[in-house]
Amino acid sequence: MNHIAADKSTPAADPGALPKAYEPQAVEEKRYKFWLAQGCFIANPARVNSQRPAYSIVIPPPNVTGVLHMGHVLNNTIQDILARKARMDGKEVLWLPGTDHAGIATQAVVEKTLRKQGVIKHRDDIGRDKFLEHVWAWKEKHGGIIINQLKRLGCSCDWTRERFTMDPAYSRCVQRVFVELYRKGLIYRGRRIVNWDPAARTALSDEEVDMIETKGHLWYLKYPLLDDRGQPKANEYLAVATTRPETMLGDEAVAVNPKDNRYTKLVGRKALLPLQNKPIPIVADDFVDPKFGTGCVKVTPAHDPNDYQMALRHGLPVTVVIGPDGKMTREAGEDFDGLDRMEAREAVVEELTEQGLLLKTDDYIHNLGYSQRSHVPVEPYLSEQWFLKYPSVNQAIACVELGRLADKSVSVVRFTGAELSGTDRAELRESALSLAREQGWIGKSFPNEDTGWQILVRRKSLSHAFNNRNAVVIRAVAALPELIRTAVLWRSEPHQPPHPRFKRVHHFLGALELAEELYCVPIMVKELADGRMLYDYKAIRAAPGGKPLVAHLPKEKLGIQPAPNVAVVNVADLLAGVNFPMTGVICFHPERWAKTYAHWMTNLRDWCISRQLWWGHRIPVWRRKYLKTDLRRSPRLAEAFWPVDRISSLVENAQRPSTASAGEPKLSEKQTPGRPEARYEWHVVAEDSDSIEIEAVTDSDAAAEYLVSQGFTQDPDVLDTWFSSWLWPFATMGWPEKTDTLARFYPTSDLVTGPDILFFWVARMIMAGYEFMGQPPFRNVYFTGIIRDKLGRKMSKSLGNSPDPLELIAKFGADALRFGTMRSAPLGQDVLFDEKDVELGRNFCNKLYNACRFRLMHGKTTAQIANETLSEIQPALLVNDDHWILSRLDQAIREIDAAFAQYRFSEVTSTLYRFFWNEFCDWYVEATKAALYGPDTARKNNTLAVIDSVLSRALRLLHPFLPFVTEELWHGLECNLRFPTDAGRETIMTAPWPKPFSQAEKKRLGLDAAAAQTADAKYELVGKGRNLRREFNIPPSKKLKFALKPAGTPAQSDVEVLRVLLNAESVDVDPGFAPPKGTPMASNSFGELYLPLAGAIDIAAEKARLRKELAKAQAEIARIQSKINQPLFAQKVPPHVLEEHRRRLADWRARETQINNALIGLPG
RNA sequence: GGGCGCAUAGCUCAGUGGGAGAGCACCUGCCUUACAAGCAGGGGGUCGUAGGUUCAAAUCCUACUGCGCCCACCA
Repeated sequence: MNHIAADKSTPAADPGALPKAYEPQAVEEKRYKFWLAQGCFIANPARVNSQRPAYSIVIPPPNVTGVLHMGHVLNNTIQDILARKARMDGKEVLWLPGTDHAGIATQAVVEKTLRKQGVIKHRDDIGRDKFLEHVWAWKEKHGGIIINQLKRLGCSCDWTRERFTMDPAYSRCVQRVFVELYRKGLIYRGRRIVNWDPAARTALSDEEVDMIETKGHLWYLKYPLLDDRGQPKANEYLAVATTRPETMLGDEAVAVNPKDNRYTKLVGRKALLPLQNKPIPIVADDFVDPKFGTGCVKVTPAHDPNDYQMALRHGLPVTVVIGPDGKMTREAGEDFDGLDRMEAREAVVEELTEQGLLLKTDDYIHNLGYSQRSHVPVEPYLSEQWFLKYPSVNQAIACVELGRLADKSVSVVRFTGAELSGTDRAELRESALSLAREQGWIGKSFPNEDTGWQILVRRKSLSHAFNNRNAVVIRAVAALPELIRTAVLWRSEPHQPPHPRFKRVHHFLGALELAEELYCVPIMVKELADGRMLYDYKAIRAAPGGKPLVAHLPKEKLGIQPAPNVAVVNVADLLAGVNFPMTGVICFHPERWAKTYAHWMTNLRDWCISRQLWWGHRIPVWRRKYLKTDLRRSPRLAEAFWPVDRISSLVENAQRPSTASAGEPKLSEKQTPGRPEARYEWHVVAEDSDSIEIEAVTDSDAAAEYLVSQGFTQDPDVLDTWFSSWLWPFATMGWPEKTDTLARFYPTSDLVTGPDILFFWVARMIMAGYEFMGQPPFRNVYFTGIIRDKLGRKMSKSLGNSPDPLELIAKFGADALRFGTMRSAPLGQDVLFDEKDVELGRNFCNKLYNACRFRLMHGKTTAQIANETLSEIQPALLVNDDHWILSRLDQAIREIDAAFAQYRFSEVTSTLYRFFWNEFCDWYVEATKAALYGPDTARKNNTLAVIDSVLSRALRLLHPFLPFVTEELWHGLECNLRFPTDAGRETIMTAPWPKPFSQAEKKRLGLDAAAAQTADAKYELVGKGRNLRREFNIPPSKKLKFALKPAGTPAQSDVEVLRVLLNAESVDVDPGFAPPKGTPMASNSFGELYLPLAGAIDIAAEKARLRKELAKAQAEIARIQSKINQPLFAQKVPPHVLEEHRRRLADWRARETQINNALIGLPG
């Protein structure tokens, strides 16, 4: 089709010259270049302040050195669909692309390559700077690959704004954020047991560890008991069980449960640690579960997080026996020093066996942590690391909880306000109490429909409400049972502070209309330990902003449905109306991920953010140790740099050495001499009798330089990659400057990502968004499924089941890949990928192409037809086939809009597929051949106008999914010439999204149900007629004459259409047709269609066929009849259902009669 | 141990209270002048099991079975 638009001077060239099949390769490249040249993807700064609504997405940045896989295809196709749809909706769209430096992954790849090339054995061989040069070179070489692949897929990102997480500006954001959180005391350094990856030799966060069920053993070891003189006692020992015998070399105690009678008398005595021959104490600790193993636990403080905690509790020493490389240390004893931990395990077991200290070995299955990156078992490792206490947690929890409610509605409870008497609060209170007493509400439970819970009301519940609250709150008592019944649950949280009686607190939301004013009623319900739900009226409380949450709401703001008795209000509207901080609503799609999110968010542990790597953002902290004698001797040394009073007081008051810990560090701010803008902050992190250690932090390069010049050294560690990724939505838009881009495009509209990085990325972005922007970073999060192969296995390199998307594009075209993927990716489900899907996409593109080719065969389009208003169509000339397709189009647009609103892309594609292929091509286009090959020119032109209208809309509806072929055909059909400048003239990308027909348009075009039904019946009869032909084995080549005995009076066009669709020589209409006996017949509400056969009729066959049909009709009749005959059916069923059943019954009965008549007509 | 999800045609999945659907696969016949990457016709399902609610259940409730995912410090 590229031939069509290639040369504008010869539009609509001879279609016969077009290739018979769509050839995507040339078109895709040409069209992508065209879009780039036109600047179609650019979020135009000139338009930044225009009136268009903004729409924005930030790409989940792929690994800079990665290559495109099917997960990317799914993810980015969805984003592109959203972006293209938003442009067609008239929005100003920013889709911001970029890449991630991906610390561990990239470093590992480069290190491995260098090792392979023989350049190094280990990265230490060339040193940090040299190694980083290699990584940057690698990045320059491979960094563009995935970006180009995204372009091949058709992604409409604003490439002028491409970002990389190690861009200088981005790095400054990371530093600034670090400093800010450090200053707030949220970032701290601590000595802890962390997850250690011995292969990559770095710490990992908890999220980077995969727990994998692993077969292992449980070894039971004998630790001899020592008597009070320190001598081992014969035959007296403690048995301990362990999965990791090699760690026993670092044991410092044996722990038992203090309530375990078997061992209590031993507490305080000592045991002999075998192999090390070291006496270790026996301690009592609640952690020990007496029922597991032997009830005795060996305590290895340096290599187990629980043991470390026990060591802290009991003041035990810490002996490190496994080093950072996963090999045993000198402390492990000379027999084991230098052995790998796994070798050491065998050696220890062997040695213990020899000494008769191994009691037994059981097979044991347990969960073992593996590094997500290097796939080796992680080692709990005691080390000094940086940690972050997550910021803005409560807001981050609340906004998503609210999001869960956004689609929900709550019924409005209506009261007049006259239920209670009284003019002041005291009187109202009395009235409310006596009403409650009279009604017997106190001490009673009421059901809540949203949760099914029974909620208990007590007198105290009520009186809570009466203190310091306004009269509305008291009046609301009159509505109590109704409010409890209708309120919806929106949030649950643990009771604060923890209380043994109360488990959780549940927040409900009700809506109350009182004296014709609408109120939002938050209700708090406490869940007691025994499971009872206690209504606590104190709940009507002030909102977080201090504003009363119960407030008057203007009704017109709210989407209240005009039902006479039960009004329903959308919860999001309700909350918005009371100034609840709803700026923060995030909706998850599918919604259920909100639960997973909430669970994780309420069980947060501090994030280990330091990594012992070289590729990444260096931690902006510098340290230097000062000898106190030096400082005393040379006050100038201190004075030059530190405020003299502060330092001298530190030196004089010999404080106890202290280490930094969580909490506000006492920071002092200082300017760099001569550079007042270059600031740093410092504090004392460690002090002993001889020296103090100073730690300084800054995000200023100048200050950093100065610190180095003063003998400070920078922390060698880098930050976790996700510590830069979590800033992505605003760091890419110019933060911390107040840029136009931020003002216009933050918060972003949609985020599209996989649920596997919900914790890594999404949750952290939400917290960062609140902390640094005061707003969450996006409104909607769409979670894709995981792409699997057609057997349901995850795609992986080792299985070889991961197809190369670029090969698929080369074979089938990018549009085909997009369409096929989207069609098989339902919301919230994993995608079982099959190349067949792409093939289907290719076939669909071809169908689209050929339908347009068919159109062009019938002459070129003219400027006045196919415009947006359908004014080219003359309603008087429309036949019911035209009405039918226009109705189907209208219906399709409505379905597509609804599916888009719910992010159900697979439904959009199946609707498009059904509409275009089954409805438009299979029925309508075939039916138009009657008119197009007919003699009536006016009708022919009108038919072409309908085709053009439908095609121009179908192309636009398809464009988000099939950008290339639709753009090509848009120009090929010259749709562009008929659309205004900047709205479809240059490109389909900016053409307006088709709207369903208005009532006025429908009326003008004569689109009513009757016309469409006539066409439906006609097509159904065609199907039956074709079936007759098959049943009687009449080859399609044989032209047949059908006879039609119509039920009504069909139009001439209907008869022509019947003839064309039946591939008949003629269809003779004869209301009084008397068929020869045994003439095969098919019938429905359109009429009776006869297939008069000239030759011999197989009467037996026709009889059998009719009997089969009759049986079916009778079965249906019996079924409907039995339903209607149910005694209660007519009473209880809604009228329209009853009507429907009666109509169906009548239809089937008519069919029964027709068939019976035909059977009677048969001889024999 | 806790949480979430899934079970409908041979396969992959739509279908949230009222006549069991789509695509692929399969069978039959067609190179009919847009398209064989196509056209036409057809076969195929007691909707995982057992109860319950309802006039009415694939759909709502309960239990069970099987599969999948996530979280969790029992050595």
